[in-house]
Amino acid sequence: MTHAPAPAITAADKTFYTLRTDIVEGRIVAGSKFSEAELSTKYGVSRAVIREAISRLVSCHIVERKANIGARVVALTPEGLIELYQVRESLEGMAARLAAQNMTPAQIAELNTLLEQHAASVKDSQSYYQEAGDVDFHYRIIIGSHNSQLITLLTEGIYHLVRMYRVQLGMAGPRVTTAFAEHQHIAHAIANRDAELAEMLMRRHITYSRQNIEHKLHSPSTKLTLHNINKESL
Amino acid sequence: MTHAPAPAITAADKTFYTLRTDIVEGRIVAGSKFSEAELSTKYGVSRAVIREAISRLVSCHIVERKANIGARVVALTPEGLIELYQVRESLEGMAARLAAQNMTPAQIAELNTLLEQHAASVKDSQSYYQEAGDVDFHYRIIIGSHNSQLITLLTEGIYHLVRMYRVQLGMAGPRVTTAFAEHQHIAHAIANRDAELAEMLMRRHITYSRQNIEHKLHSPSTKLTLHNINKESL
DNA sequence: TAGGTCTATATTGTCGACAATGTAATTGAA
DNA sequence: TTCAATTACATTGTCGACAATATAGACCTA
Repeated sequence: MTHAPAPAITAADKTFYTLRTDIVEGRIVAGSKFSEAELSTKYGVSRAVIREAISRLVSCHIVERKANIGARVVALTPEGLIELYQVRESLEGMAARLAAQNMTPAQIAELNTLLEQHAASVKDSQSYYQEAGDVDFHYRIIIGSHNSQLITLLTEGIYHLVRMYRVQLGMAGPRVTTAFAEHQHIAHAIANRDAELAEMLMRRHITYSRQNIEHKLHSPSTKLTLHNINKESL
Repeated sequence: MTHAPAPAITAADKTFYTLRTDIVEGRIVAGSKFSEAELSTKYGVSRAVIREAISRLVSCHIVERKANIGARVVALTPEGLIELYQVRESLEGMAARLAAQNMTPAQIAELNTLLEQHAASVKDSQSYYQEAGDVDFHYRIIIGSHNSQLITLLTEGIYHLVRMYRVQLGMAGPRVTTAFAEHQHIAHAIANRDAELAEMLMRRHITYSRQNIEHKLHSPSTKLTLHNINKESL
C-alpha cells in the first residue's frame, strides 16, 4: 500500500535516475544540449541506454527532443513556472479532495503525527521546515488520494519540475511558519472528511506558494540568475 | 499558434501512432501481452523501434511494463475509469478557467462558430454530435488555456485513454442534446471572461459525463464485455 | 505423489556498427 | 565581397547479434 518508489533495476533505470537528479540539482545546466555520444562515455553505458533514459526524461517534461536534431534540458522561464503551478494547483487540489474522502484512519493519524513533529521543529529552529517537510506533507496527501493516475502524474512528473525550479532559484525563503499553519488547516479539513474545504485550502496554499516563488523570481538577483542560465542555451 | 499534432517523422513515431490507435480502437485487446519480437515482425521494423514505441506508450499510461518481464496493454476497469475522470475533471476545469482568461477574441469567435454548426447538426440528425463534435469542443478550450503543460497532459495523455474507454464500451449513448446545452453554457462563461464560472461548469459537465459512462459500465451487457476482456489478460 | 532443484527455452536488456539526416565549412560564380 | 551550391563532418535513427534474466518443464528425491 505504501507506493514504493520503484527501485532501479536495469542500467537504463539507473541512468535515468542519475540524469534526473543531476538536472534537477542543477549539475547539468538548464537549457544545455544533450549529446548522446558524450553522455554515453560520461556515464559508461551504451547509446541505447542513454536514448532510453532520455526518452523517459522527455516524458517527464524535463527534457525536450526534436527528431534528427537532438535533446536539450528544458529552460527555466517565468512563464513555465506559472504554467507548472497552475497544473499543480489543479491536481493537488483534487488530491486533497480525494484524500478527504479516501484516506484511511491510519493515514490520517500518520499525517497528524507528521505535523506534530513539524510543530516542534518550527519552534526550535526555523530552518528545518524548508524542503523535506513540505514535500513530505504534500506527498502523503497525494498518496492518500488513492488515485493512481493522480499519484503518477504528480510524483513522477510535476514534482521533479517543481523541485528543479526551487533548487535552481535557491528557495530557502521565509514562508516557513505561515505555510505550516496552512498545512494544519488542510489536515484538519481532511480529518473532518470535508472534501470541499480541503480542496479549496490546498488550492489557496499552492497559490500563495506560487506568489512567493514568483516574487523571488522578479527580485533583481534571481532574475539575473535565470537570465544567465538561458543565455547558455543557444 | 494552432498546436499542430506533430507529424510522424521517424519510424518509431509512425509505429507509436499506429500502435496507439490500434490499442485505442480495440484492435489490440486490452490487457493483452506485448511481445517485442512478435510486434517487430508484424510491423516490419526492428526491435529497437518497437521498444521506443512501447516506451512512449508507457508514458501515456496506455501500456504497463515490468523490467525483464514485458509490457502489456492496460486493463479497462471501473476503478480506472473513475480515476481517469477525476483527473480529467481537475485538469479540464483548470483549462476552462484559463481559457476564460487567455483565449483570444478570435478563438472565442471560432468556438461560437463551432457551436452554431453543432446546433444545426443536433436539430437535423441526432447522430452527429457524438464523438468528433464533443472532442472538438473540449480540444479548443484546452488549447485556449494557453498553458503548454496542461495542453500536453490532456491531448497526448488523458484524452487517448478516455477515448479508449469510450470506444471499447461502445459509447454512442444519449446525452447528445443535454451535453450540447452544457457546452453552450461553458462557451458563454468564457465569452464573458468569467473564469470562476467556466471552471465550475466544466467540472460539472465532466462529472455528468462520467456518471453517464459509469451507468453504461454497470449495465449488464457492458459489464459482461469488460469481464470478458479482462479474462484474456492472463 | 509432492516438493524442490536444475536445465532448457523464450523474452527482455545491452551493445557496437551502419544508414539517414542535419550542420557547418569550402568552393565557385556573379 | 556576397551569395549559392556542394562537399565533408557530426549527430541521430535503425539494425542485427549477444548477454542477462525470467519462465516452464524435466528430473530427482523423500
